[in-house]
Amino acid sequence: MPELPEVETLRRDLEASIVGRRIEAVAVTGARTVRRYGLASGSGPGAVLASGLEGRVVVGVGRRGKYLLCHLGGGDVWVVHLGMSGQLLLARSTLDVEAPHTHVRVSFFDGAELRFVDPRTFGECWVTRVGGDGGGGGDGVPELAHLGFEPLDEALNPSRLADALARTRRALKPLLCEQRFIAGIGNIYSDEILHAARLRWDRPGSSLVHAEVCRLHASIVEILTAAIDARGSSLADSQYRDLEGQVGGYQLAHRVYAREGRPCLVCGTPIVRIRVAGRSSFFCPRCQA
DNA sequence: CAGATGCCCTGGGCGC
DNA sequence: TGCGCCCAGGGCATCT
Repeated sequence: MPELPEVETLRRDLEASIVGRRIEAVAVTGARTVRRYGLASGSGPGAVLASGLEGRVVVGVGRRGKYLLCHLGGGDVWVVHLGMSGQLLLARSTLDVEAPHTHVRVSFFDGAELRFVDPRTFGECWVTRVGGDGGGGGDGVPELAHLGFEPLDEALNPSRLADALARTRRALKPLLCEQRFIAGIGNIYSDEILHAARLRWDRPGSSLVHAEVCRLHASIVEILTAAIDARGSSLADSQYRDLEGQVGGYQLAHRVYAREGRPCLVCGTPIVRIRVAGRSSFFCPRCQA
């Protein structure tokens, strides 16, 4: 469930808390979390992650779409993806009680421990070397070169969005969730963005006129920025938590997501829920006509 | 080749 | 009380 606002909240907290710290030891107890290394024989894929992290200093924390990028001294990057139920929790001590479904523990020389917790195991992490030329859209991370626009980057303006939209007949809802098109938006924020932009979920990308593209771009920036300011959305089921285990606040500001049958906060019309590509979508049939 | 579909995975909620 | 079904969904493989 963590989308861009939740990952960005985590990035800012991590930047303030682990930059400058040196990693002492790494313990991997969930093999699926390091599945990108394959089912290596011998000491196992967990040992590959450990050898990439142990002894390294965290020199910066970045983000690309829904991926966290922990930059390490020497040039490598520890890439972390939370999937839908992943959490990164910072424990003051390695002795602190461990949450269920803790798959990776990264301890620092000062005694603190960063823990990757993920009940549904869609999340993963790995260490990779950033490419020299910076080609592609992955901020130099070769595995992320396929990612599309960074929504809050200056490079995404109405003109570029219009050009990209003009090239596809796909519906706006799946398009906003498509990481190759635009990175970081998922099921929750796509619904909130389309409501703010007063656009129907099934409008083909190429059907938007200029004013509508401008509304969509403005809504992307507005909704994601407001959600970051509120430290993300925590829902009842998947329980997004920040680095300190605290919930976010943006779920209180949702205008359509999970509000089926309740009145639209703009016009009072009951919010409608439909299934799009196997997933729930919420919209106002009047505002988004 | 663009676009659509299904699968992976597990905890929690709900109906019977 | 207990069992089983269904849902949540990001990313990728595999279809049309």
